Amino acid sequence: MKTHMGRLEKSNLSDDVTERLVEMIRSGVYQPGDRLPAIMEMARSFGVGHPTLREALKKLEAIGIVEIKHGSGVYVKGGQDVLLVSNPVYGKAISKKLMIDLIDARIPIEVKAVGLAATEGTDAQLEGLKHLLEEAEANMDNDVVLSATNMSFHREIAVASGNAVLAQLQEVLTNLFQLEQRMILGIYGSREGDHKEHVGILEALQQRDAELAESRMQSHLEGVRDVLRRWDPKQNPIS
Amino acid sequence: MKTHMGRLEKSNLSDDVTERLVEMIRSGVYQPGDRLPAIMEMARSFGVGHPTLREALKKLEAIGIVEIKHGSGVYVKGGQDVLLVSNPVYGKAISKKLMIDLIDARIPIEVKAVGLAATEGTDAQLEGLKHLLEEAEANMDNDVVLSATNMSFHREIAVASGNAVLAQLQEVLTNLFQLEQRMILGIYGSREGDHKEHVGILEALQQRDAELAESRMQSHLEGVRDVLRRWDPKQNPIS
DNA sequence: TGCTTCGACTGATAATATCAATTTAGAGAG
DNA sequence: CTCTCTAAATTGATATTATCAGTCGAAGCA
Repeated sequence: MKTHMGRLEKSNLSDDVTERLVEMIRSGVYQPGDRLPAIMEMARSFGVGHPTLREALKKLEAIGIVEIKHGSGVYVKGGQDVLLVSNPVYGKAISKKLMIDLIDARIPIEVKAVGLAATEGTDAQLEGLKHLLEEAEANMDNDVVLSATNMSFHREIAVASGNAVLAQLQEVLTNLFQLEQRMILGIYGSREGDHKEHVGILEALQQRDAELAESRMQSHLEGVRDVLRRWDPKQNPIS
Repeated sequence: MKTHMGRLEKSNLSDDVTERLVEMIRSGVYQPGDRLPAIMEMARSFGVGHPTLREALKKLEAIGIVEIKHGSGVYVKGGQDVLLVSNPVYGKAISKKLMIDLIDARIPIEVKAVGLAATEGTDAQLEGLKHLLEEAEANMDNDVVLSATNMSFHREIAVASGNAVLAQLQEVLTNLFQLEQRMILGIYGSREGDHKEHVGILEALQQRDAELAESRMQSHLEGVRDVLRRWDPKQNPIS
């Protein structure tokens, strides 16, 4: 075990630098969107070689905290107010069971969130949900926009719940396998049916009826679950 | 945009190598526990310099897929199925509302998980839960061990649910503000009361009664919520 | 047989040089 | 004056070489 000061718990220089950068971002020295000093400059000020500094940055990039742009600079991406981040490099094949597990996990979270949104959501938030549904309706033929809008609808409900943890869980779960979810729902789902259910959920929210909102969200997501169950990975493989 | 074959979607060599290594692990060329070839050897066979290879490995290390041991080698760790991680640069102060939000988010997740565990859990898994409760009972005076054991109890229930997403959500939520949760429950909670409730939950699981398990978990976590509500941040500040 | 030491293997770091991508500044034309 | 284009500066990316640091296994000794 190393006994040098500052190296007590870490086994190498690049991980030390990683930690120091994490602490600087955590403490607010750098904010999301900020550009870090140039790599050579940071290497000098940390007193390490630039390959060591690059290794540290690659670690931070791997978990989404920074973004390294060739010729431009290194930018802070993650924020101090985010509790969870989704793993950018999922290393196993995506199975049907995993997709089912995902929707099974989303159901209790989103049912809870919509019930809270019915009582806690502000009028402005409900108005925002209404705009999203209007946008969805105007883009029934545009798969990309429609899918993104529908995901925003779910996400904004969680925000309207007023529960910070639920909102962030929703954010992370929405981002997981986003393309895959879109593909499956695109093949097997019904856009109009989805939209009608979303409208029904919004109406329950507008009536401030938590039980009705929960019931409708449950039905909606169970419908999504049924769609996912119909996915044939052999016939429509992902990636 | 690069047009070289194999570089179409990636902007640099080290990220290419990262992807190739992930694919080798994903496809089973290397299994958890396997040792990868030496860094210099891999650099030669991938046709890159060794700092480039090291950058790729640092990325994989950052997300738990490999472990790099100085002087020993690089080992596959099995983190390739991690869906989400907690944010290392989270920097906001812990508030009472956040602790309440956290338990409010845990309730639907853990109620769902325990219901699934009642039907899906293996006998061996239920046996493991029983051992945990025995360990908890033997350590009622040891705050650290008791707290860790109780957290493992909750975590293993999520594992017994057979839902990979729920298990990982539980893992992450359990680890969030772990010390803080332990401190508050230590001041305001009842060890014996907690333990009795855990025993009741296990009995419901052993009876394979999903509804009873859910009901008991709900009551248990609402009790935890009540404890958290009694926390006075002014009188017992955290860190 | 168990412990210690040494050598080989492996990872870690730095320096230097060169290449690649982006940004900025200046000049020229309309 | 504004816009476009080009060149230079800045910044990131990679490779090579040399040296240092940690681990592991084998051999030797008690």
